[in-house]
Amino acid sequence: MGRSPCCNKDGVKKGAWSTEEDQILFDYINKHGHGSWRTLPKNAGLLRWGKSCRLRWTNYLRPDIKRGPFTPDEEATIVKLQGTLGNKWAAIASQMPGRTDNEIKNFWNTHLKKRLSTPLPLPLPNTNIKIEGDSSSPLSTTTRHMAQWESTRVEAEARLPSSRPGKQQQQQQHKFNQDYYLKLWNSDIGKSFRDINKGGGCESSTSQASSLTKLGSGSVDDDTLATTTTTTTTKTCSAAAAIVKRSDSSETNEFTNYSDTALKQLLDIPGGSGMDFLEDESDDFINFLDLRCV
DNA sequence: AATTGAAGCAACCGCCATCCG
DNA sequence: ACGGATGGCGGTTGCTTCAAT
Repeated sequence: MGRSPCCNKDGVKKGAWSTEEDQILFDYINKHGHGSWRTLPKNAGLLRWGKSCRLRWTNYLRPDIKRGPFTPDEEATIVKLQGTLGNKWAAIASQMPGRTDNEIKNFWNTHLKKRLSTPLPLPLPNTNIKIEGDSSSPLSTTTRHMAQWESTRVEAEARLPSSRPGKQQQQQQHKFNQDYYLKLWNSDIGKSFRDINKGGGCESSTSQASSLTKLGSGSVDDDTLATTTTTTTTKTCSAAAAIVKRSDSSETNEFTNYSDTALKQLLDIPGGSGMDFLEDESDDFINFLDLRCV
């Protein structure tokens, strides 16, 4: 999948990553963290640009990436956020733990954009938000307000201080305190909107994420995995993806016929915040690949 | 069985914002 | 305050896979 190696300009390799390269990168970050992406390839012994390493890590190797087809809930979230934020894939991805901006962007370009241009109904479980472009059901004033507040919420959460150390963190905290969106979001009006959301109408993907069960890579039910064989040869097909594939959720809601909890457990590769998954340095890469690839 | 075109997606490119000396 | 270095992001490319013919 992806591009094949095309050149070795300046001794730097391009194109698809080999398993060996993946392992080197994975092991290195596992031991040292990524540090400076610029110096990482040299330190790790990779003939790649730092940028390429960062991309590979964030889009594929990161253990907290959730693989497999997008669920109807996720589709709805993407459509909703794209409607309020536009093509801000990073901001959208920040609201969907386990999904990368690249993955969401691809999914939008190849599935949702196409589908939105057709009269086919979108699966919209757990949301009352109408979709822009649906001429038969124009956005109500209330809905538009909700969309505006959803946008505010996303902007505010995107500005939350990261885990950067020391002075940087203080500066971030300063910006954070002065932030317009956060002020708005933390106001009484914002609180009212949050309360409305809690009521069930417009599900926040953040709360959705926090409810997901965290599993170690070795805790996936072997029996379940054994029953999910598939003929697919793509290396990104996890056992979970195999289950989902059988019901092709992109066109139907059959996905919901499966146990939601079981699916979430299967789809959710451990991660949490930051690099806490690295604390457990068990057979890391091999287990990781075993889980991820068929 | 062979061919062809569409779909899917990993990876690259270039611009912009932020950091840091 | 300035400028180079670095990281992040969105758009695009092109290879692989798969379904249709």
